[in-house]
Amino acid sequence: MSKSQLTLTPVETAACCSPLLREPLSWAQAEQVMPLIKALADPVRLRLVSIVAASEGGEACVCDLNDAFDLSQPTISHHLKVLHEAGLLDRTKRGVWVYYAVRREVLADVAALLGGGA
Amino acid sequence: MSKSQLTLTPVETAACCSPLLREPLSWAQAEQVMPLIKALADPVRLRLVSIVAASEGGEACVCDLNDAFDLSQPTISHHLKVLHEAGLLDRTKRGVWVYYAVRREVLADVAALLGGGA
DNA sequence: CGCGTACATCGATGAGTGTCAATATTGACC
DNA sequence: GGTCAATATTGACACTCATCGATGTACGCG
Repeated sequence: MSKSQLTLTPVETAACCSPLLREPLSWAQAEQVMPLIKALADPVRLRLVSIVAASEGGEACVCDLNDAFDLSQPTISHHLKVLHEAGLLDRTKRGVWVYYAVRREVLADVAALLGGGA
Repeated sequence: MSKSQLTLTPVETAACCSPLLREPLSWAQAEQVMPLIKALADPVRLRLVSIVAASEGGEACVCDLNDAFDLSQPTISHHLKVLHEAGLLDRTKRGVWVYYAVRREVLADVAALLGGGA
């Protein structure tokens, strides 16, 4: 239940310019992107995404991420869960370690929706 | 005090590809964009931006915006204030009416930070 | 001046959420 | 099996925030 709830890709991204700027967003459309934008609307989570994306191989294990913040381990774990459930982060378990990777397509979709072409 | 607190334009947007995806965002950088992303992290506000942008002349008066939602007038006024103070909406008073317009450059900056090139 | 309309501000309230300490789960290793 | 390290989950608390009704301000008009 964490595959992808991104149904905005087919229509929105296909539109030539800027979806959000050309025609009024419906309530349903707005509700659909909210999990993504809300997930990014936190300094810790935004940095988590950035750190993970900029890591070697595009993935990072939780242990490394914990060290990057002055926050407790459960807090980081919670933020990663939010990002994962929003569909922004992929989760892979290797041995005792868990690696997260950024779904760049999803992030690109959000960006396209906001600023699109213009 | 509502000109532009967007100092991420000079450096970030100038970078070739995707700012957030190439190198780890600093805490200061993350804190700087947060007002913008947080402002967009609400279905009502996201739709407000969209409706305003898609309106004739790129602006809309509050009276029109009020009719577009099943919310009280103070609530809409509050959301518009948030968007305005975040720097996303311009505010112009003409007679008794107040018109809001989207600062597309600001929105484009946020989009560029997120999805950038890749 | 007085009245009505358009919009903003204030105060209160209920829902949501970021954070932590404590505890549970999972896997590696001896 | 027992123990330790890496993550996740739980429960609680403080704080933020979306929303409303009531009230305030500003402007146009007769």
